[in-house]
Amino acid sequence: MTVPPTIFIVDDDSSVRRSLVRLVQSHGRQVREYPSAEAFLQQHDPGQPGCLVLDLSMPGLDGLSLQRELDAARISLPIIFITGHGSIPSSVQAMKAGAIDFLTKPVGQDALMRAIDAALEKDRLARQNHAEISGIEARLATLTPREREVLAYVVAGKVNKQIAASLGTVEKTIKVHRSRLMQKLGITSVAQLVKLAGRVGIVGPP
Amino acid sequence: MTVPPTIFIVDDDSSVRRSLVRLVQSHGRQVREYPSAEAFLQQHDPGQPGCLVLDLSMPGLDGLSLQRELDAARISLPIIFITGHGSIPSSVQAMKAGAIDFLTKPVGQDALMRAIDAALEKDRLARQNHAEISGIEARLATLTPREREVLAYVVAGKVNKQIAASLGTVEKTIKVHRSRLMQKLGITSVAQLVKLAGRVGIVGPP
DNA sequence: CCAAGTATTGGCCCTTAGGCCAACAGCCGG
DNA sequence: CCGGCTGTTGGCCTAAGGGCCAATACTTGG
Repeated sequence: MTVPPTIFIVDDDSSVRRSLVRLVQSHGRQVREYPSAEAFLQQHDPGQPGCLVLDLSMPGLDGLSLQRELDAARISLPIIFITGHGSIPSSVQAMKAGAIDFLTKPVGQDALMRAIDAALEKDRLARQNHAEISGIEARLATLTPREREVLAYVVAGKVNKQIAASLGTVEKTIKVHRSRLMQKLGITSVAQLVKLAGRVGIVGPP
Repeated sequence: MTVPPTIFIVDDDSSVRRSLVRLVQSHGRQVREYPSAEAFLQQHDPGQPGCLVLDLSMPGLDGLSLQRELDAARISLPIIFITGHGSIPSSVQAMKAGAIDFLTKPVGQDALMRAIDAALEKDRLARQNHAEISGIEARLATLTPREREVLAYVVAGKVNKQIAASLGTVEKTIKVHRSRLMQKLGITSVAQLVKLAGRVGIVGPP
């Protein structure tokens, strides 16, 4: 990968933080540490790949609340929870909300590193997927409204004549829109168009 | 729905079972009860829609083991765990393995019914999806090997001439295979073909 | 051994898709 | 008010898709 992922460690107990930082660093991972959820939120750059190792109970914003905040902000950083006095309901809530793991102190080194590896892999895939979607959407954004309409009908499997009738125009016009949109999207076949549209959820009218 | 879903309750404690059965029945749901994981496995019909309310700790096969068994048998019945003395690690393991919820006794009636509703909805969607896939695969099974090859190339966006070259034959032959496979699949456009192939994971050679 | 299914090919003809050039109308920001 | 973008349409021509009929060849199960 071009940018090495970073493990973000958020814990209010500085001795726990230090120990976690050392452990993770000893495995050759990039690390950043924060004494509170608020500090993390303030300094975090969503563009940075990595994962979050998060203490469940902290003064101020606690772990589950930070998870909610990140979710609301559509930041999908994978989260590994760590807790000394967690409860089953809180662990279930965390897992339902998509946490990678929920570990209890004392945290086993192997278990934590396995969870981190899984989290980083998930983040990598999510970013790869997101980059792909963004690229497609960027190209879609260059289409005119009419071209997008035609695109939807093509994806729905309509032939030019039918599309023309549905849009109240003639076949020749559809051909031109169709040709332009294919060129703008950089593709040459209907098959590619359908796959591309499927990636961003365009299905089109029946 | 044509077949009403059934709540399968598995718990070794008969008084807990009775109480769960009454609760669920009072909400108008179909119920079946089993005193052990083994009894459930033996009597369960995978075709039956519904969800599982499962006690975590039971003599013999315990809840997590049954979850593994069902997973190995590719039975994707949504599971709601119930426990009196569960641990955080067991709840995390259950959730990681796809459980809908993990409730601790005493189980709140509202919480359980909400979990059941979510589980039934998940099962409904899974069965709907599975039925769709099965239908497509049944139609794909009627294709000859050659027709499947051609299908892959068409989905990849190749034109007849290219496909003919790749398969060492002539364009006319490809046209015939192509026409026949479209007819067998009951579709009329490449767009439909690509969507259908995408549903069952056919991508084809580049 | 024969019939059926599969794979292949040819010819003929029609429909669709798509490229190239040209033209016209409406709308908008500079 | 004008240039540029968008949407529209026409003519002309080539490429690609697809239907219909016919024929050949190979394999395989009964």
